[in-house]
Amino acid sequence: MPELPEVETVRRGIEERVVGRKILSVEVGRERSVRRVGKEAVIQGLTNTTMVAARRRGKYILCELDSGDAVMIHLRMSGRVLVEPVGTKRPPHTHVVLHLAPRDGQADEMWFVDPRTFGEVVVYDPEYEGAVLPELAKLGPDPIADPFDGAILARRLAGRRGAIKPLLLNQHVVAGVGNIYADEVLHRVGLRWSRTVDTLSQKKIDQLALVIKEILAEAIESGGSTLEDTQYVDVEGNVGSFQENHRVYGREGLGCLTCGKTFIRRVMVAGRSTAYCPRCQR
DNA sequence: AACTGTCCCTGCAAGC
DNA sequence: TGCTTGCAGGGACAGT
Repeated sequence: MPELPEVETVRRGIEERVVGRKILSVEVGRERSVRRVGKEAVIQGLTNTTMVAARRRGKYILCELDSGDAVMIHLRMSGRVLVEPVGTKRPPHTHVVLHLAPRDGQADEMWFVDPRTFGEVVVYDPEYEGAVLPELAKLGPDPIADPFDGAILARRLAGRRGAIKPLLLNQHVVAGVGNIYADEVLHRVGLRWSRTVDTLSQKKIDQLALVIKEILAEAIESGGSTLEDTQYVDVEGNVGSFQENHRVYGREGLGCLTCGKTFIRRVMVAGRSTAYCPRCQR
C-alpha cells in the first residue's frame, strides 16, 4: 500500500493525534505483527509511556517515547494506522490497539490494522537499534527528510548496473520510493524503466533527483495515493487524492496524457508491474 | 557487493 | 453461482 507520501501522511497524523497523549494500556491480538520483539516487549514497552515525537525515514515511522525507548511502525503492503474514539467498531485484522488518555474529554484508541500481516510494530531501546533494526543503517537518503540532489543520487548509483527502475525501488539507493512513484517519476523525467545507469548523463541524473523530490512533495501535499483495490487512508480515515495526478500508474491501455499520441503500456520488471509511455519515455 | 527469484499473507477481480 | 488463478503498493532472504 504505502510509499513515502502515504507514510509521511500517516506520520503527520500520529504527530497530531497521538504524540503527547499517555498510552494507558495496549492490546496485541496477533503475534505476527509484533514478531520482531514479541508481544510482551510491545505491551510492557508502551504501557504508561507517552510518545514525544514521530519521525520517518523512507517508509519507516520512528516514534520516540518519554521512557527513552522507541517505536518503529512499518506498514508494508496493507498496514494502516487509525485513531478512533473508544467504542468504535474495530475493522477485521486490527492487531495492535493503544488506549490513549483522553484529550478534550475524548478517549481514543490507536489501531494498527494489517490484513496481510507483512507490516510490523517494534518497541526497542535506541541504543540497540543496529541490532534490532539493522536495515535502517543501510537505507539510502530520504529525498524529503535528507539533503538530496543529483550529485548525491549519482553517488548512490555509482557501481550499480542494470535497469533504472529496480534501482529506484532499491531502498539502499533511495529510501521511500515504491512502485507507483518510481513509474510516475520515470514518466515525468522521460526515462524508460529499462535505461541503464551508464547511459545517463549527469544532467539527466540531476533532473531525476529533482523530479523524485518534486513528485513525492506533490503527493504528500495531496495526502498520498489511494487506489481502487486497497484503501490507503490516513489516521482519520481520509483517502488521498494524488491518484488523480497519476500519468502512467494504473493507466495501462489508456491514452498518454502527456503526448496524447500513444497508449500506456504495462510490463513486469523485476516482479513488479511497470507502466510507461513508449513515446515519452526512452 | 549486487543482482534476481521466492516467499511471507489475505483479499479481490477476472476468467472459466 | 462457485471455483481457481493471478495479482496487489514491501522487503528479507537465499542462491548466483
